[in-house]
Amino acid sequence: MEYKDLRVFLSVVAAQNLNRAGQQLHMSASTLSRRIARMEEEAGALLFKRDPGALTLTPAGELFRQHAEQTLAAWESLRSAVNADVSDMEGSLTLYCSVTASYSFLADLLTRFRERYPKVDLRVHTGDAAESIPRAESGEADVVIAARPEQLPAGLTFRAMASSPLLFIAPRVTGTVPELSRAEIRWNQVPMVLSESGLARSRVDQWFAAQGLKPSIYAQVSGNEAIVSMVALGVGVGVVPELVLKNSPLLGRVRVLSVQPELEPFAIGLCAQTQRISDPVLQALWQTAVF
Amino acid sequence: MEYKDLRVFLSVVAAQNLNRAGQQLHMSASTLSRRIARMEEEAGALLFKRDPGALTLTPAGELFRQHAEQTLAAWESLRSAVNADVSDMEGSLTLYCSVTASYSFLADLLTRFRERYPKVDLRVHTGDAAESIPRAESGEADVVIAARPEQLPAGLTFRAMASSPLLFIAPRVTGTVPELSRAEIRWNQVPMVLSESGLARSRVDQWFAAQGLKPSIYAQVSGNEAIVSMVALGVGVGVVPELVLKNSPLLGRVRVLSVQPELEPFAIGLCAQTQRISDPVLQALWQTAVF
DNA sequence: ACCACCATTGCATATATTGCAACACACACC
DNA sequence: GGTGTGTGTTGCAATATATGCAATGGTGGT
Repeated sequence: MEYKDLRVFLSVVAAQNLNRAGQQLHMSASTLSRRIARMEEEAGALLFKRDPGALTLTPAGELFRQHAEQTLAAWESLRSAVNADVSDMEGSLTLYCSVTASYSFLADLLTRFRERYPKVDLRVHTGDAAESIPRAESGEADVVIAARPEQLPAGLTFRAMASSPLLFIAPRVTGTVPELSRAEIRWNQVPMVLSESGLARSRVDQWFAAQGLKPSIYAQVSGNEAIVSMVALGVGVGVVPELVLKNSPLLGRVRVLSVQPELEPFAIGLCAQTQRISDPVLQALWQTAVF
Repeated sequence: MEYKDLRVFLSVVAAQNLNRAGQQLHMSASTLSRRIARMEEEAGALLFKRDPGALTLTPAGELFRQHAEQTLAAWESLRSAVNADVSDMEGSLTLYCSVTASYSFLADLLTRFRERYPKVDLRVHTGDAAESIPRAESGEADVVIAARPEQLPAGLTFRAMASSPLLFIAPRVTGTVPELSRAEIRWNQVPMVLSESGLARSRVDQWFAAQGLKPSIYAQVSGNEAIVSMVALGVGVGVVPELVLKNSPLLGRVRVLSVQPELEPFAIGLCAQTQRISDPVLQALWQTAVF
């Protein structure tokens, strides 16, 4: 039994559903299923009733919930006490991330960080994902949430938190992009909507180059969210991380194309200047992200 | 942070020394060192002062100790409550193990089992290690602590708890076995003291056979402890599990020979009839051994 | 100065965890 | 009834993690 299990358990209790809980936790449902099975074996009793439609707690599960809450509270309290001298740090921390990353990671991260270090002055900036790494490099931001670039610039350190596949998306309404109706798609004939720059763009360029093709670019835009919008309008095919798609209100208006070979997934995580990691405030955030 | 870490921590606190703690826990000192390092990182503070001679708790470590004790107590309490209907089981359990295994494993196992299921009538028999598997097979014992045989008899299930190397031992006083003084030992000239039967015996027979040699047997005895005694007397070379040697009062009278190839280590664990494992009392012991 | 003991760390290996995909089941809707 | 979508579970291969061994550096004792 580990503390992460306790958090997982509480998330599942709240979500009453493995898939929803899995999305919040960035884990697959199968992982959750097996973690719960293991907890039940260790506890010696079933914790959930598998009613169709919702997971509800058994009496034993209710006791376990109390145990989990108390133990985690005690643990947080211990951490605070032990780091008392640190927990009233009064530094400031400037964090930059894309709008989309803010939906998936920021809330979680900042909530825990705020609990632990309430006096740190947090400054959060959101913007284009492509800006993340440069802002870390220049020092404009102390830390950024970003996808790991293929070549991490010297002097920067990266710590993964999750990964997200890079997907080809097309308008859900068929026919607006005629080339897609062919059995063998001629990719150099497909109008593409791509970022002007950034990791996703270079991965796409590599993908085309590997097949000896040149993409036919219909539009170059800034920001993954704009790509989803334009694809939903029917002008062409775009490439975005799954993370962006999942959070987009236009999710229903596009469909995912399965292509071969698949693009390498994004690794999402924290990135900061190596020399600054020893800074107590940054250390604190680093720890918060890991445990 | 996992619950096993908490137990490890408390053991180290009690032992004030990684090697001693490691022997009790059947783990290497390096493992303990790294586990503690990880705990300290997660807690955000050093838990032990590395004074030469003894590991002592820092103030943070003292707080952590309280947290560990409380959490483990709460966990045991939860397990008891959840298994309330089971915890006043009134069955009986007959356990057989070798004298040596009783030193290393039995105390630990029975202490925890007794805490959890105080009403179970425990009957413990100790004797020759070679008897263990037959007693499980015949049903004379519900469960045995034994080394895993090469061919586990059908109908028996084994669960590993630890492993112990199989060692060649000779009298510490050199000269009593002349052959050992030669640069290249002619093993068929070495007087051996071996078990009459059992796993250790068959492993030794295999070892000789693999080199096309026949052992020169000085004495066949029953019980590993007797082997240590006879070797200490100077009559020849014996083969015993490290576990036996570590617990022997004659440890100082013998020395370990390094031989090539090494004998395959013993896997020590619980063994019972597969069909009986569903028995609640046996289930309970099984769980106790694992977590 | 040497030896014994201790904690720590690099490295190769063994173990455990994870995600994917396939499955089995239940329910709702046509 | 069939079919479609949702659920939780499980086999399997890839990966991440933990472990033991052996070597290192440091500290006392003799």
